[in-house]
Amino acid sequence: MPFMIAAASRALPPAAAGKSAPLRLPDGGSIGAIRSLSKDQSLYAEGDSAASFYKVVSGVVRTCRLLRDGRRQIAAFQLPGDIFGIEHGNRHRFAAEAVGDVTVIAYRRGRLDTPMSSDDGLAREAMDAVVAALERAERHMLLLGRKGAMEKVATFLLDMAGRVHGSVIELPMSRIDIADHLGLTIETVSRSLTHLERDGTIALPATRRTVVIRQMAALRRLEGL
Amino acid sequence: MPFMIAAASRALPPAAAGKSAPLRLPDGGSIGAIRSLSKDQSLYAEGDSAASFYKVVSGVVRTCRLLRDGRRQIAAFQLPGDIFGIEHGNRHRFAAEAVGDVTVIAYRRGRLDTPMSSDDGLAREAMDAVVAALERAERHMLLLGRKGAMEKVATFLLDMAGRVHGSVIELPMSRIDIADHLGLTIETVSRSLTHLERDGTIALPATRRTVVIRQMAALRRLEGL
DNA sequence: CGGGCCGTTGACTCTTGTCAATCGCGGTGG
DNA sequence: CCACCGCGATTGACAAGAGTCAACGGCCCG
Repeated sequence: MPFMIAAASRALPPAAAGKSAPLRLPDGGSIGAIRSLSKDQSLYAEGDSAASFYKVVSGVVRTCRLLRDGRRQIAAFQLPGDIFGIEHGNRHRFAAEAVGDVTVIAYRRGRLDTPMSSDDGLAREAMDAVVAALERAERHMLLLGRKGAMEKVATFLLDMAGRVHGSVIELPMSRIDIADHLGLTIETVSRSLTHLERDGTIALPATRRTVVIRQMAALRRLEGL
Repeated sequence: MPFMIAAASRALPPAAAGKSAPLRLPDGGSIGAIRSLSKDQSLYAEGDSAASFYKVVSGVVRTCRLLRDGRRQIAAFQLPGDIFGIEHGNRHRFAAEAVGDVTVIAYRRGRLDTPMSSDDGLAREAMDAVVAALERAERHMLLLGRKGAMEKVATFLLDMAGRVHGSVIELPMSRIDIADHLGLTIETVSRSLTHLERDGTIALPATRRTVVIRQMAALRRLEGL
C-alpha cells in the first residue's frame, strides 16, 4: 500500500507563463513542471489518477468535495507555498480547482514513492505539508461542527489575515467559495460581514473583495477560541 | 521544524494490564510501552508535550478539541489498530481520552525524528496513518459542513458498520460522544435514530448501545454520497 | 453605455437547538 | 431475589439560528 511522497523544492522558481513547462532547479535535478490554470479551471477532479502532487506558486487553489445533489464543501484554500494533492491511494479523493488565475508546480509521485531516503531531506517538506493539512483540517472540523455563523466568519477573517500578514485582506475568493468553506450560505456570510461592519469590527470598502480589520481583539473574542 | 515520525510495529502485542510496561518485540527492538486507561481517563491533553504517539490495542480513543465555553468537537474515534497523536510541533493540539477501558502502545517520537531511514519501512506505517487521518478528516468536513442530521447519523452508522465489518453494531460510545462527533446535540441524534427505527431502516434493541442495520441500501441513500 | 454577475437585503420557513419531564436499563444494597 | 436509585437516553413543546426565496443594487466588463 504505497503512499505518495516525493521531494519538494524549497527554492521557489519564478512564476512562468507556459502551460506545462519542464523545470530544472539550480541543483540540476528535474523535479517538477509548471502548470498554469485560469479561473475555475480544474487541476484534477475527484477520482482522477493521483500521479502528481502540487505546490502553489501564485494564486489560490480550492480543494473540494461534492455531494450527489451538488452541495459542496471546500476543505481548504491553498495559498502560495502550500503543498497539496498528496494521496494515500492512486486516485485523488478531492477535486482541486483554480480560484483565480493560478500557477502551480506539479511534482511527480516519482522516485520517492517506495524508498524514502533519509538524506533526501526533501521528503520532509511533503510530510510537513500532510501533517500541517491534518492540523488545519482538525481545527476546521471544530469550526464546522461547533461554531455559529458569526464565529465562523470571524475565524475565517483571522485565518486569512494571519496568512496574508496584515489587517487589510484582499479576499481572493467569491462569497460562494467562502460559504462552501464555512458550511454556510452566501446570504449568511454576507449578513455576518455586514453585521461586523456595523459593529465597527471591520470595514468593507466599496471594492467588494476587500476587508479591513479594525478591531482584531473583537474578532478574537468572537472566534470562540 | 521537526515532525514526529517513528517506527510502528505491525505485530500487535497481547494486551497487557500493566500501567506502563516496557515492551520488547520478538525482533528485540525496544519500540513502545503499553499503557492502560480506564473510561474517560485522558491520554494527553491539548498543549501537552507530544513526546509520543500511539496505537490502539483494544478499546476506543476519542481525539477532541474544545471551545472556551465547553463546546466540543470529536475529530475522530480511534479503533484498535489505529495510530494517532502524530504532531507537527512538540505539543499536542488535541486531547485524547479513553471512551471505555483502553489499551494503547506508546511509541517514542524517538530515533526517527530527524533521519527517516528508507529501509526502515516502519516509518511507512506512521505516514500511512497520517494520510489516512487526513482522508477521513476531509470526508468528515463534508459531513459537518454540508449534511443534515439524518444524513450525518446514517453516515456515522455506515462508517461504524464498515469498521466493525457487520450489520450489528455495538456502539462503544455514548450519545454525547456521537453528538460531539457529528456536530449535533444528543437529542437530535436520539430523534434521528428513533426515526430510522420507525422507518424499519435499523433496529434498536433494548440494550441501548446496540444498533442493527436492517436496510443497508436505505442508509446509503440517506448518506448523500 | 448597457448588461450580467456578484453581493446585499428583506420576509418568511424550517431544521436543529434548548429546556424540561419521563423512561428504563443497570448497578447497588437490603 | 427484589426494590431502589442514578444516569443515560428518549420524548415533547417551544425558541432561535440559519436556510430559502425573491427583489434590488452596484461593480465590472464588454
